[in-house]
Amino acid sequence: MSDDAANKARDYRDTLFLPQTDFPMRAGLPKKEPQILERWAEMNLYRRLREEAKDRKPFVLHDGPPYANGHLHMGHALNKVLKDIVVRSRQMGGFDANYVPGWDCHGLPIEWKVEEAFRGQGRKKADVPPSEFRTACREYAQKWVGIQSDEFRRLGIEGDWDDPYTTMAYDAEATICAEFMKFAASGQVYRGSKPVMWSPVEQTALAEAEIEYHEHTSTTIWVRFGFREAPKGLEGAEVVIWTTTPWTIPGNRAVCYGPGLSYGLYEIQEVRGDLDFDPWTKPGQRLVLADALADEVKAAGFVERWRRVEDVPTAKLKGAVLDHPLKGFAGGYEFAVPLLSGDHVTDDAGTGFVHTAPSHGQEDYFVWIEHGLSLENVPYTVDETGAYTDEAPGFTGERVFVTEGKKTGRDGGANKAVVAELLKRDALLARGRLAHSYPHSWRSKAPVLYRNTPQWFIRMGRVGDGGLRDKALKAISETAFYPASGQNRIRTMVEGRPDWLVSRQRAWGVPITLFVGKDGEPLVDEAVNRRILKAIRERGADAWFDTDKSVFLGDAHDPADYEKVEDILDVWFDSGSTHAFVVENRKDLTWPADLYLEGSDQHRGWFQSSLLEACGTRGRAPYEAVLTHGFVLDPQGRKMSKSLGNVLLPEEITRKYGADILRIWAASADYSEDMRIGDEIIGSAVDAYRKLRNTLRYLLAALDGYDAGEAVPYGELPDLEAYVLHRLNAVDAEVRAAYEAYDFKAAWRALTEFASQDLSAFHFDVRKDTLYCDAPASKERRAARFVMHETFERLVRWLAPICPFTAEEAFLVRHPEEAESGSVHLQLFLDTDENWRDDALAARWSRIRAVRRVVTGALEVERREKRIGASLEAAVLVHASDPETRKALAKHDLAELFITSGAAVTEGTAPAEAFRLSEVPDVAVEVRKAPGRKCARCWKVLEEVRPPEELCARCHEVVEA
RNA sequence: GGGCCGGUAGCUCAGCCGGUUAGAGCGCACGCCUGAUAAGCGUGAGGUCGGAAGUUCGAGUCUUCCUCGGCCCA
Repeated sequence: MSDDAANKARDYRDTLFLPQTDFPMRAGLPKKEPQILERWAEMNLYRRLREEAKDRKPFVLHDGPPYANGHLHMGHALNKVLKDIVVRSRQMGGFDANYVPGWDCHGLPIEWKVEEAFRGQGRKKADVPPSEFRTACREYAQKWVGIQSDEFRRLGIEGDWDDPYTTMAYDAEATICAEFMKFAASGQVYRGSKPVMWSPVEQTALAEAEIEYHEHTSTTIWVRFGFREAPKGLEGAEVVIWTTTPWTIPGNRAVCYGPGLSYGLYEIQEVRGDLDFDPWTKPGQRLVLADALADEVKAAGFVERWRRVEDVPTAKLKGAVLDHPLKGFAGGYEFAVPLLSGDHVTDDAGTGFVHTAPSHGQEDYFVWIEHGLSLENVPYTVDETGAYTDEAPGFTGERVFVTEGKKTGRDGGANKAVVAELLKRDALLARGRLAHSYPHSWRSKAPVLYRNTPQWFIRMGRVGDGGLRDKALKAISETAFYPASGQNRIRTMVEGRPDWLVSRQRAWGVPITLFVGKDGEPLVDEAVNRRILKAIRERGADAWFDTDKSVFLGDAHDPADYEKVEDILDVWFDSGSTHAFVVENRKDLTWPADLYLEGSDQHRGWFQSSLLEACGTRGRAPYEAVLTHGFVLDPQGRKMSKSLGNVLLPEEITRKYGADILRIWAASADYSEDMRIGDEIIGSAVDAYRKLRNTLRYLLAALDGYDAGEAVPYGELPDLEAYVLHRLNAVDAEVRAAYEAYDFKAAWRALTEFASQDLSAFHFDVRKDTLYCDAPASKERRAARFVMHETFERLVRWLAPICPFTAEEAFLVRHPEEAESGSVHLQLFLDTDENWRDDALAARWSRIRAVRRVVTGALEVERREKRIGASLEAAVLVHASDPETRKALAKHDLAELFITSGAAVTEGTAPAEAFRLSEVPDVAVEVRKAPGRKCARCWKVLEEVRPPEELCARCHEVVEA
């Protein structure tokens, strides 16, 4: 038997102090996380968090309510995870960060679903009593609140899940009414009118989302408008408009021209004679048209020859007034029709002049308002069935569309009647037909129309008048935005937005609890309001609809004098009031909230509705700061959609990988932009998780049996341990600052880079020898363990907001005494001794680590050449020409740091073949085989190792002891 | 069409007030170790910084235009 064989026979493995832990390398998160959740529920972690923090300064992140409809998608998950990271990091940072989740429960999508359900039972909405319908909506919303609640909790979101808020709670509904009453009482509410998309078949207003576009063939007409008083040079000329909706002509109140277009005056010289009918155009007619469209009009009007008389500058059109083409008919069209400038007028199609009926089009309406014209002059020309009212004199009763029977959706008599009358009055230039995309109701599939209806508005005011708009703009300037660009974005929107249209003709929502007097003004009476609110608080919104108005009006008002408003509030007003019924009303929260955190679409949504609501009632924003995040996209940066088949659900990720993985994804990406997610990206999160988990595992294993008595005073620590404490101090500052600034990816980066570079690849690697081989009582080993202990306690806390499950698991393995009722989430971030900071020490160590990189590079060359395998087979000679470097290297056991069996430093000139790295110019390294024999216990190659024991002096001593 | 935002290695991100050969982590390739082992360590290959023009001695960094993508509007 050779000596080598004898060596192998002697195994010193059980004389080593190897790391040991129950913390498994493989997490099994999909199984483990639900168990941890169960434990948190059993110990009532949420309550414990509140009790623990009851004397601390509150930090209120107010939850923007998701809509209680459908399973969670990735956007929900991202949003709630970000919120949870904020809440947990603030709680651990020393605040009482109470989080109350909530849901938005009213509104159209739920109505649709419930309607659908009734239809499934063969019942039309009209046949269902309103209170039964609302009850069904309530039950539907409640069902989804429960489902989403479970789904959110599975993601590890901590909060008051036992007592969340909903916008449909009776108390919430009452507060929402009360908030609206404040607007009414302060004169900020008015009844105006506005064209809305209306389905004459279903006799209801439609939201944008209820509209689909289909091809529809419309009758088109070119109509001539004469001047009431012609501008100079335009005597006898007429302005020509083109429209696809002749029935809107009785509603015409203006004609718009494009301020940037070029117009000309055209005189017809000859009409076509080759036709078997007489064109309506006549020689001698003088028409004003956009030059770009003149040829089209010429063809449409069968004009053979005309001449362009002259330019018509828009300055000449400005302020001009036309006659209505039906002037003189039925005595109803005698009013002036102004020519208005409108940016929406283009020369793509038509004539360059746009017939403007403020009752029947959004743009028409806005142009009218922008020119400061009164809504009193805007007629209600059609009723809810699409039939002309007597505000369309001469046409009363004619319908725009057929609303019943086989021909539903076809043209009613309105177009025909109008065309006939125009023709009779010689106001038509031509007519035609056009197949084009036209809005239809997605329920009845019948065409819809724009119809002027009375609506309630909250007045914004104009910039500078001290109204709601000014208050909101001031509040915006006093709010912090993350990222800062959000401030600009919402400011632009608030500056330009129209008055807030708050009424809806719907069933499922909070009623507009107003009585309107004969003067059209809402009644403001505290006593009446108290009765209304009491009823709603007790019986919900139904109370408003179910109760006779005399009950609310009491003795002071005659019910005959008041109209009860049957509209409901825009759901944005509901959610805009959450700050009132949640943040302000709940005793466990404080107003204003410290933070609102939502997707960037909420600049127009919740951030704004909350802002306007609070500014209108309290004069300031309901939040101190606003944080926005982007949208979740697929790996190619496209939005997720069913049709693209690229939808990835949070549930799939928690099922396959675990919530901590999803949370890592959310924390490590830049939420200020849109975020991509897919297999590869999740794979990165999984890899990062594994690395970090193993670092934690190594710490737990190395700290097996660690006792606080092993601690070594700072002054007696080896330089390496002092350096690690310095790094702890630095990383602690970095991580805390990052959390504070809501920069989670910076926190994550600091944390993972520290774990992987400073710990795993450096401190652990260097200290393995000490840990495994030194006597347990040795100061170096105790120092290493002490520092690892300090490291673990910090690392696990820094990690807790991002990976609450894994942090908890590791914490409990380390602290079995907490197994009963403890939690890492009840801990605070640990204060880190400022004395640990030592910049001079850190500077020395960055030199040392640079030298170490040269050494590992040199060892790699030897490995390539097959001269060594393990680094312990080598001894290195470091040539350092810079005295500072030599100074940094002095006093250190360099072999230990390089994990070689020998190391020496010299200032002598290095031979040419010595290894160098360009980025470390003053250092060169020579590698030799370490002389001596391999210690059978610590595997160092040393000359002191001798048979038969085959141990080095240190190991001999430890084994003997 | 308008407002706002963004496009840096395969992926996720750094890159301060413009200043030497653009960095990190992960992944990948190769190697070592086998006493963190479905782990650990090391080495290496990857980028004309979306494109073009301009300002400047000098631009990933400033300006303009274009392009692609996102959100919100029209």
